[in-house]
Amino acid sequence: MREERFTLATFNTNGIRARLHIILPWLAENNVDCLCIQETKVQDKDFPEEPFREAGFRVIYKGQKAYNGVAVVSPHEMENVQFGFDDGVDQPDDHARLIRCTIQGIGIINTYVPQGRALDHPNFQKKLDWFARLRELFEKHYKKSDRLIWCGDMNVAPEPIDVYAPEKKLNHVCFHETARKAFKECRGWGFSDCFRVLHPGEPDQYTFYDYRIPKAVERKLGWRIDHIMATRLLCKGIQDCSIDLEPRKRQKPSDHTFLMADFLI
DNA sequence: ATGGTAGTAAAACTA
Repeated sequence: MREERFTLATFNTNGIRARLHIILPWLAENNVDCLCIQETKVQDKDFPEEPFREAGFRVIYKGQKAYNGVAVVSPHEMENVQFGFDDGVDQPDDHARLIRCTIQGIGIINTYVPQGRALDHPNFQKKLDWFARLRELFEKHYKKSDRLIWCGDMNVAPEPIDVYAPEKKLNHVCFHETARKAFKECRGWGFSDCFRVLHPGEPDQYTFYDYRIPKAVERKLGWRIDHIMATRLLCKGIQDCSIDLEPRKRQKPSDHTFLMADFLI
């Protein structure tokens, strides 16, 4: 019997056109079945589709001018491609933040969750609402027994261990208890955090380091806000989940990293 | 306690 594997990665590019020099070599070296991308920052008519096609990948995407934007890259056929929540209250940016598809029978949900800006800004309530809408989407379109992966930039550090100096981040939109609670209730539908399944209690494991902090990686001043969540059936077969700092080491570095997971399916 | 950098796209705005 052949051992079936599925490997997935997620990466917030902060401008996909400025990160092709990182993404394309990385794809050539890492045989992923799926790469989920956030913050492409490009409208659809300007999306750099050709470089991916020429490298042997298919790509689906939805973006906005200058902001937001999500994409999925895969060597496989992608089916059931959908954007946004389709819950009657979608705004244009919802379509540029939520992209779904099916790859090899596995449901993929790639999200760029609103950051929130400030606790007293309308965008923070939007962030909380977003997690509630996501849970409704899970309930409406999927079963807990499905092979399902929800990944992306969630803009939430789930626990104190997931951010440096957590005692100073209590009023930060990515660590405030209401944001953590909203995220927790959303993933409570039926998802496990793949990284913590394999690395429980391991400190200083971050997926994001602010550009503006000098030597942030060396000083361990980061956040674990990018996540790969999987339903029970997939989680049972998880082999590996790790953070690849490669994008931080380049000449034009990125503020986020590649987060990868490997499943037996 | 403020600002530090980066991308987009053409002056701020977001993160």
